[in-house]
Amino acid sequence: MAPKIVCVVGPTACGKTTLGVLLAKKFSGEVVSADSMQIYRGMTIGTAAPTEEEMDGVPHHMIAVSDPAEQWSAARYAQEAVPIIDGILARGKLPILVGGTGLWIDAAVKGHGFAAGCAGGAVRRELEERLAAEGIGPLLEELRRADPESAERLHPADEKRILRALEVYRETGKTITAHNEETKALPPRYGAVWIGLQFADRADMKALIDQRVDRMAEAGLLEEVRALLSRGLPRNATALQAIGYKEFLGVLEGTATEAEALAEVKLRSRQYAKRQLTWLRRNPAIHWIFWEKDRDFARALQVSTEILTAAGVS
RNA sequence: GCCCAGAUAGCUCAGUUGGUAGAGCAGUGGACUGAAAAUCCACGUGUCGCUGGUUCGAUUCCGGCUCUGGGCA
Repeated sequence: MAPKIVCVVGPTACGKTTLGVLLAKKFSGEVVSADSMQIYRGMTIGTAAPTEEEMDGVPHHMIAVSDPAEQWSAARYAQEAVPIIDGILARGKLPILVGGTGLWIDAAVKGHGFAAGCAGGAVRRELEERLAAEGIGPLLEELRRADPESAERLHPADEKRILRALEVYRETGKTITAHNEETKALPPRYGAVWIGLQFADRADMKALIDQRVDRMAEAGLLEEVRALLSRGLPRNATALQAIGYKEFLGVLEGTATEAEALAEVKLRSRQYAKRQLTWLRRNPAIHWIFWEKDRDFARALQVSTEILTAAGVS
């Protein structure tokens, strides 16, 4: 029987952080963040990472553990998070995964590993050069010969995944299709109880996102971006793909006003939330808690406590 | 008050030499197995400002009106 853990998921600004802490206190747990941007140091305002006060004495892992210049991936996340989760279990505590990066959570919870071999190395660089020189056509043809199923499945415009499929084949001699099939059949690493948070009415979500973005600006997001850059963060760093950061970068460079950036951040956050929901909706294991207008954490705690108890978490 | 230019999808606009219209953005849905706050896909009927006229037929041409810019007084 896979060890029991809890996953608190949902789109941005839906209260995952708060509920995670409440559950941790109630069930003697520790929070493991699954957030591709909170992983970086110096990005607390724009990623809405929990403050000491919000953590309320509950141990938090995988937040602000990396230099922003570093490149992370779902694979690396799983590699580092799994031992931490196992450590929490070994201490007799309940691991609570809290985060909005769906792929990262799945990477830790499900049994599937990513394909062996190097990712983003010499092979990838060569493929990228060919893409720039020849376009996607010949690469897609090459994939069709090696792994016809992937070539069929992938949209011709999805260059990122076409390259990855070719990379896996070149690195391992096995198709990504075969790898995925094998890995899907593996049992999950943990017996996760999924709690999902979302607003019943999307207009309420929008209002809260807008409000939160305004607060980020007031709290000094612009200064945070400036500080990141002054520490020599390269412009193409993954950290600068974060919503809020890439837009405020434009303010510093004079290509956008703060008002424009603010509007853009709100828009991107909304679109991001929608994508998160699309990802989560296909997970039938999630127990959804819907917010009516305001976020009622007392009720959410009660409902999720019932869910956890019924699932045998104690 | 006069002159000019606009008024077309939620927004910005294109277009129809007269046969009732289409892009981008937004929005909605979907995908996602080593960049995932990333990346990719699908979905477009709206009194063509109002009102007369010409016409077989007007959103398109003509007149009047309303509104919005700009200019002149």
